[in-house]
Amino acid sequence: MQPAIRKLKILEAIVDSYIGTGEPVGSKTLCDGLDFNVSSATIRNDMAELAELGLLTQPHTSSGRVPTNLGYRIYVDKLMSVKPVSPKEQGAIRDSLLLHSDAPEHLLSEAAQILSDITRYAAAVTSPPADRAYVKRVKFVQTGNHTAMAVLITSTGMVRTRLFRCDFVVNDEVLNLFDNALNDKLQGTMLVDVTPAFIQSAAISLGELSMIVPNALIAIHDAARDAATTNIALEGQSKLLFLPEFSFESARQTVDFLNRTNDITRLLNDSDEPTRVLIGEETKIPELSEASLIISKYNVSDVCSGAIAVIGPTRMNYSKTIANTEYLAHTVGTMLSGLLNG
Amino acid sequence: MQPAIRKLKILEAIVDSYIGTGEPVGSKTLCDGLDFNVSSATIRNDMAELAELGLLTQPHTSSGRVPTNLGYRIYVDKLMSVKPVSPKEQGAIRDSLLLHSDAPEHLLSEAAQILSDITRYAAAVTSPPADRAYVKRVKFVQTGNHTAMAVLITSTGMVRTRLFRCDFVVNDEVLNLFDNALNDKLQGTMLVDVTPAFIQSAAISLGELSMIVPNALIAIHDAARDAATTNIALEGQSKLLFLPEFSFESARQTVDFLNRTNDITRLLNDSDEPTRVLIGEETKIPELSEASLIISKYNVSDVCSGAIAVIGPTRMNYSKTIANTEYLAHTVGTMLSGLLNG
DNA sequence: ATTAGCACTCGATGCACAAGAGTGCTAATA
DNA sequence: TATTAGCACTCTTGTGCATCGAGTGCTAAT
Repeated sequence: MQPAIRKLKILEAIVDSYIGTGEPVGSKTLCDGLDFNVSSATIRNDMAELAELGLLTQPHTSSGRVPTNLGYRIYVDKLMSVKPVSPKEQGAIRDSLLLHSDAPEHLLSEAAQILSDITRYAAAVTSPPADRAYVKRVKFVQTGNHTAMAVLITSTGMVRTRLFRCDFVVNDEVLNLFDNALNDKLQGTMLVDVTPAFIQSAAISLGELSMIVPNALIAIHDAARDAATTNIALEGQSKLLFLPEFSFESARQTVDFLNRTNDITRLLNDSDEPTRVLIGEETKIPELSEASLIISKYNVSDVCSGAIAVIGPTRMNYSKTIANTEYLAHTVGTMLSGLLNG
Repeated sequence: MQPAIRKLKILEAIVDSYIGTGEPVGSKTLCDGLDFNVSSATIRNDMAELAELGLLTQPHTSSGRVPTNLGYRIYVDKLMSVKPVSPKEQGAIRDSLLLHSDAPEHLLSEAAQILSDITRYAAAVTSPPADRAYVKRVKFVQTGNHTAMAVLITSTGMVRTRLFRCDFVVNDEVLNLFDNALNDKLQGTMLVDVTPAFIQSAAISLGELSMIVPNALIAIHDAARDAATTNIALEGQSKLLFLPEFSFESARQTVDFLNRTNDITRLLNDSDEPTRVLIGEETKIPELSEASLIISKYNVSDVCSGAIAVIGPTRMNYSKTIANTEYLAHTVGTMLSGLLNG
């Protein structure tokens, strides 16, 4: 066998072994596990070279080798093979998702739950961004003598509701009046344009009507803001605390970062690449320097939308996790497409 | 001073000091901090007696004393004084809550957020149980060509919505027909009675109509189940990971337990006592044996409803935390009463 | 290019020892 | 009887030191 090829095989074997056991792997152990016959001395020489290239390190001088993040990178890009999710697992995933396929939000949080359960790491799913969405329809529903619900339906098929309170006794007549007047103003308006200022100007042009139910305007504004905000569903954070590969410090830093909704959302929506694998410092986030992320984008009606991601340790089962994440992204995309446009 | 009284003062001083510093407190240190003059030897004798009574222990033979959970119990029940929340803080809390006082769910999750922020521990809030609630009204709102939203309004003023999909093109006429027929069946039915079997029988009695939109019935069922389920809002779990008083093991056990929604909900709704303080094993939950809970019930319209709680270490600032929790319970109760019955 | 052999490194483990904090006990005292 | 001073005792923490063993790097032979 070519020495160059052997070195790669050795790197692969080291990563595989280390991912499995968590123990630094030495030349002798490796020698036994390989399917070609070379002595441990040869392997030592090769490992020394791989270390020189920055693909391996030693925790200390007299211990086995451990992949560096660069080593993982080569492994992920060139060496490992992603084997598809088994049909049986595929079926289980689809079934679980179908049980929650009424509203997009439920589907997404269920997806995060499933992904976390099968990978045993933490999972996150972002909702599709709504920056191109506009107001399709606004409705009002009476819910009590003094309370009503604003319903906002977006062009993307999302529905947001908000309760509000009136100072006078609500009746369908007033709500209908308001409904008609407001739809004239709002239909077709981009969600991001439904600002307090916009609401203010709408109120003025509604004249007397707007004085009756100022809270309705606030409710609409809140609903629009809510619809325009990218949500994130997070599951299984506490699983990270039980992984032996995380030190206490890394685990809590990671969990703490995951709880910063804005930051993690931004990270996931950063790029439109179908699948990204970020290893350790590649995340550019100090708190995640011991963690790896697999981020897959899902497409709704062939347009790249939200992201579905797994957060785990750098010593992660990349092959299996990538397969699972990609499968879920694909399935969620398909289901959402049906849900929103059907 | 009476020796008996002095012993209690000493216990109080030890708890205060230990809560503040986290260091076991020795006779000498304590001697300086006391406002009455006795020698360290006397204090040693008293401490020995308190230890005999099971109120203090030593981490090891030659270190200072630390309160046992029983010691904390005496401290909480007899010694400490709960000083009310300052008017300034009260104002800040009310203002934050008012910003989210549209729907009960928002109010409750905001309350959890606030409580976690001011105590710097984890906080949880359960929604009022709905076991006595019945269906007040069901409505349907068209949201798309093939989609509609079921709206369920309960006797307690809660509103739940659920999207569903129809195989034919939706129009107001069908929805209205369905609406009228279904309200006849459902109005006044207890939420807990809206079972699949009940829905089934309703479907049959609706005849042909029910065949048109079977998904609507499922949506109603889901909405009712959702309304009947006690929700819990959880905030600041990851703060527990950074507390020096928790070992890694205790912290992750605690966080893991908090993520078991059913278990933590049951614990909070276990009793109707206005304020409970559970210290360590008093929770009867092994995973929480290093943690303490402050649980205050809030009343909606003078009826005991949900609970609002703080989860922290046994070495907790009980006085301040109890004050904060009780104030939030009171305020949330008042606001919710206005929201649901007004 | 590969291998056998060997000296070397370094963490882990166990042990001894000193320092320091804090106790428990005894005997004296108010 | 309650309090106190004094002192021996205990136990943790930290340090130094020798040993062990896994695994390496290097050299010389194949």
